[in-house]
Amino acid sequence: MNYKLISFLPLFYGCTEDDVKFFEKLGALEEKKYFKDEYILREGCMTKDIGIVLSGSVRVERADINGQRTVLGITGAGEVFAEAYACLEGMPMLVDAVANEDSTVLQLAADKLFSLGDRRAGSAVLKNLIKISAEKNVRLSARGIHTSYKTIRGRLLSYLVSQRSFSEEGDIVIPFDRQQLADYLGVDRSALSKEIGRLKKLGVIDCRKNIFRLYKTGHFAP
Amino acid sequence: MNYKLISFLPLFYGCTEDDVKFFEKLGALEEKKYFKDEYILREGCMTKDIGIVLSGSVRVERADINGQRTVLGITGAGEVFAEAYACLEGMPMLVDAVANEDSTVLQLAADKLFSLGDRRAGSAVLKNLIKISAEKNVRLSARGIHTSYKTIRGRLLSYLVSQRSFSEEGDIVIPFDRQQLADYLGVDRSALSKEIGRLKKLGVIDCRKNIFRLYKTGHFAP
DNA sequence: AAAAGTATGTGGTTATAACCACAAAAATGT
DNA sequence: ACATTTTTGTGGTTATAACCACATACTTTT
Repeated sequence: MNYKLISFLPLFYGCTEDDVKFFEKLGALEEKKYFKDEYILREGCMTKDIGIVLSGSVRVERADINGQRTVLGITGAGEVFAEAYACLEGMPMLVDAVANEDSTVLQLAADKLFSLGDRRAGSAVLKNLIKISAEKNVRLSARGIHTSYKTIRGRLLSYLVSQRSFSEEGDIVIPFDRQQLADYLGVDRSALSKEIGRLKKLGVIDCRKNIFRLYKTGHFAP
Repeated sequence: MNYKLISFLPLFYGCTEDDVKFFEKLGALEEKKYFKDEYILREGCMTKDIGIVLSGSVRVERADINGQRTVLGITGAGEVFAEAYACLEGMPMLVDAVANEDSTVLQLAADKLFSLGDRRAGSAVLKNLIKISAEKNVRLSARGIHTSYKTIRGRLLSYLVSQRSFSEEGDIVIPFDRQQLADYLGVDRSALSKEIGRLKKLGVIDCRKNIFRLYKTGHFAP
């Protein structure tokens, strides 16, 4: 186990290598390898382990009743998945976690973390976990806000406006291709492309690939 | 300040009255009263305070670009709001928090909580906060899953199925009236009523008021 | 018990987005 | 540089939900 690497992860911010070793001694840490497309966690199952991607990436997805799978997110190296389920005893997973490529995952047993005393390393991780969870929360809320608009136009513009703040001035670089953006906004890809075309023609936005620009016309609605 | 009451709140589970007093001494706790419809927090502003409803209730809502307000949730007595924003320095609120009725709110300064050492009371609150945050996370994810269906029927059935597990056997009592359910699912109320009518006629569901029943017909889609 | 207010169901119309199919463009591998 | 695959844009058609208006049922108030 690469203690140094682990001690530099966001979740272990404030921990030394020795702290990480301490967690391992407790049996709270376990490293596992997964092959591409191998299931890590399945919908309906319980987990007490917080997943931390050490290498590769993990896809969080879900199959609907017709077997249609939709990707809810990709967890990259250094990031964390399934932490909400791990922290809630008895809460079954609502999603699947699948290795998006050959990957290494570190599992941190949430129950062990919680039953830890008031050791420094423990509360450091707790604090980090809170921030990570809060971030996910805000991200989920934001998506809910965008998808609360009933039209593709409303959703898209709501999203673009929210992203503008990050890349102040001019270009908005979004982390999605068209299909991913459509999934994120909960709309059909081709319909989204069409709407983007219309908004371009109207002079409300411009875009090339995943780089958008918003022309503030003052009003928003159609 | 009613230390006893506070020590019994979910966020302070594991804390004694003295622990609460300790937090107060640190200047981490403040109690405030708000009149009905008074703003507690506004979209765009920063907060470092976790809000805890002591009495009354707090409405979390949002105004879209046209001024149209939508309620995202009601926080009742004992519950917590704005915790995600409070834990993320520099993150502006995406929503408003408004007193839904005359209310008392306890504010816990997240920065003070985080800069606390490894005192028992501190890590108890941290642990509680993690669970609360994880719960919100799962709830937000669940909503996202339901609204990922494109049709009212899909959304409604996805929601009802997810609620079935809680009230095993027969009746599903949902915590919404029609308008609230429509908002939750992101659809128009009257369209939702219509769809419920259709599903009743098809024998897929039955309902009276907010009590639903699902007849497992094996398939789901139209 | 009547009245006022709120919630719910239903019909009809229209806007909108899903869906399908395909062409064009871009990225990727060899 | 070519072939292959993936991504993106566009047209046309259809299903669906939003929207509006109103009647009915249910609550709450007085």
